[in-house]
Amino acid sequence: MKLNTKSRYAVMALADMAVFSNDNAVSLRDISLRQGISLLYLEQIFLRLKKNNIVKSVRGINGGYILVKSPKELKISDILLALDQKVKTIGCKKDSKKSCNGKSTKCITHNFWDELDIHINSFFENKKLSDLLKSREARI
Amino acid sequence: MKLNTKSRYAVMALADMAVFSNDNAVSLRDISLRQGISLLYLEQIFLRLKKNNIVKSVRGINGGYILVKSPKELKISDILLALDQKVKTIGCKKDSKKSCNGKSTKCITHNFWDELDIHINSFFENKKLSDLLKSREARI
DNA sequence: TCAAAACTTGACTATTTTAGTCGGGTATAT
DNA sequence: ATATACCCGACTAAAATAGTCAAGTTTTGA
Repeated sequence: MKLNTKSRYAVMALADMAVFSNDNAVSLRDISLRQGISLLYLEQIFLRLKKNNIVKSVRGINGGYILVKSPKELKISDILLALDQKVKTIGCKKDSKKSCNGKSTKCITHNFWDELDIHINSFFENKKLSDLLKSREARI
Repeated sequence: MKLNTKSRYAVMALADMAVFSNDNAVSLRDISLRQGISLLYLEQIFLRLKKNNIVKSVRGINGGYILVKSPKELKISDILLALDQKVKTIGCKKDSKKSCNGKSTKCITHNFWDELDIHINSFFENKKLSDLLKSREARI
């Protein structure tokens, strides 16, 4: 059970932007160098972040990306959502004959998986990008 | 981010045993039929559960498996551990030059992933197999 | 004006993981 | 004996992951 690199890199890259942007656009090239993430891969990730209105782009020389919301307002769950990374543990098929109706013996564990999903997703819901930076400063 | 079927099936199968065993060994065949999990796959899963002392086996006709601990004492984290399913979100390489020393700009998000791991693992640490059955009874 | 920097986008691919299956065992109750 | 059930290593098809590649378009500074 692990997060994929797309999601991890997205969070890392956005945290990087929050730290290093001074109201300027941040180029993917810079993020790539600082965070050690492939530029081509970052492009793919930022395409989705842009489509989901997490960042906006500035083209041309001195261009780059800008956070749409402030780090204080940007929930981690928004980032994961942009990369299709909702947590989903369960496999009960809705269409099967023996489907999950709350009584079937098949679903002894159903509620448990639901609780797990909620437990994890609430973590991401309650964390803002700015929360990550705080713990960074505390460490330096 | 999702749990694999091995872990899910293991929890389902053990919950099934807790419900349907009456101090008898429960055969994989029965679990397979009740839970709709491939018998061959269950064998593979129970091999590991046995090696990790979660269940013990009874061979021969009328044989099957028996829970080593009572459902009240069996933590979900024990089950996942038996199937190598510790949650691990992070990718900071220990051996890299730019490694994570708590200062590097590379690791802005390091603490965050640690927190996430703890958040999820504590959920599994605090849940017992018997907790799953309770919510089942409440539902019926 | 024109070249370089930077974003845009779809398609492609190698590797790894997942989710099983297969085959050939061994033990034991009846 | 023989059917039932556990035992165990090896194998594999399919999906997901983690990228790369190619071929652009846009903007701006010199």
